[in-house]
Amino acid sequence: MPSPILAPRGTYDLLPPASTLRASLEARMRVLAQGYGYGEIRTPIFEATELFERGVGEGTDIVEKEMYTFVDKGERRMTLRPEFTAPVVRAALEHKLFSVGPQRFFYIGPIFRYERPQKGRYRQPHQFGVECYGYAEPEADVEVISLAWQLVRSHGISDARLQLNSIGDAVCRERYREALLAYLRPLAPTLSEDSQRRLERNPLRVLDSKDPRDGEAVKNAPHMLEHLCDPCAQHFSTVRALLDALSIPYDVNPRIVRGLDYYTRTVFEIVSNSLGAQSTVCGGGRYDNLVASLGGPDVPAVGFALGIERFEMILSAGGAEPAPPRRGVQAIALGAQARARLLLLAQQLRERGTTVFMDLADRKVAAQFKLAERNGARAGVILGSDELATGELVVRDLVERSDVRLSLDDTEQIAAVLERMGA
RNA sequence: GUGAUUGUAGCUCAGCUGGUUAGAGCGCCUGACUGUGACUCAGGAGGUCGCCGGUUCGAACCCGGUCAGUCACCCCA
Repeated sequence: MPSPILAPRGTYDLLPPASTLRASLEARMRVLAQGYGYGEIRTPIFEATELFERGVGEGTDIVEKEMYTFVDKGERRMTLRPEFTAPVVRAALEHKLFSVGPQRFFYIGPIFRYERPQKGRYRQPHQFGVECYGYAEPEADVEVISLAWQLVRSHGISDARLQLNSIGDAVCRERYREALLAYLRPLAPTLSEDSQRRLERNPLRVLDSKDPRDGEAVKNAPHMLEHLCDPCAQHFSTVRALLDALSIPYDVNPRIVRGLDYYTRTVFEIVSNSLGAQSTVCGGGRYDNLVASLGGPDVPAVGFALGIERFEMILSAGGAEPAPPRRGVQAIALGAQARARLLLLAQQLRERGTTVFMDLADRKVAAQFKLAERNGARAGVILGSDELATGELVVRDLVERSDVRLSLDDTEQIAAVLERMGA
């Protein structure tokens, strides 16, 4: 007895009608990004492992324990992409796009991370994100943030907040790190085990610890914002002023740090309460050193990544989606002869863009009406021996429950009547 | 990687302190109704109780392992 094969752990099948909702969400994301002048980029789902080691950072959890890595038949180390930014930079460098000026890209697709699944966390999640290259100006930060915020707003999501912070550049962050360490080291014995471990590796992480034992130490810790160098502080205050000018509400949250090594200056998250332990639906920020660290020119960049599954979770938490409108026509044939004739009509209607559902088994009318219900059809066209004899066909409005008889050969009129019904 | 919890029909779930033929509701199929879908009635199909092993005269139920779901930690979208 062979055991049944299931979808791999942490993955899932997207079936109708959920797949339809997903497709239309993605379509709205495309329209939005294009409206900001961003062009879609599609990169391979696997890349040289080294790209992520260098791009994301060797010390990060992603690289240390979450990558799906394999050796291909040519002995190359390959990794299923755990994020999009490094591949996008790689592609832009490979095609020398940075030598022709600023670049704006958006992407939609799956990423892969080997993690234990839980609410809002999968091994093959999907992300929508944008990347803006070539502008160090704070306007670029705000452009990217407002794009993300518009996506949230346009879906009527009220339970979402924008959190903003600056983690400085290489210079002032290092200074802050020293100050933070000087403050935390004496308190080390009072910290949670996790935070004691974080202390030397990445002390900024202690700040967003969830362990109540760290609360006291974190509360009085020095803030990054007080240690920003002048250019970074200036950048941050301009970002804030521009957000205010655009009426985009935000909270400054000095505790948000991002998980990837490449961030500089502005970092932000959009959070929601309907995501369980994962509160972040969208995370992003500036990464001015990434392009250079991957061997490219000195190109500043800002971007974000948004979790599509998490976004859908927020949408469904906001209330049940309205039932989709009834659409299309159920072609109901009684007998093989009628079915053959209806096939022709179905084809003609489909050529005009009408959705036509058709049962192909020899079922009774009643059963075929049930199928029409299940398909959400707006109208039915019925053809049996009577109609074949008289050359007429019954067009039924499935909502009004009213019938009209029309000439079977007058496709124009049939189409017109169906259109009037909204089919 | 760690911990908790769950796994019986397509779906939601019953199944007494282990006892022999595993149930319900909904859904599905057929018929009552040569050809009109939300009702009614009568039938029917569908399960090796996640999988493997152990204990026992006997296991859906107890024990071990394993796979998967869910939730949390770590971390992140």
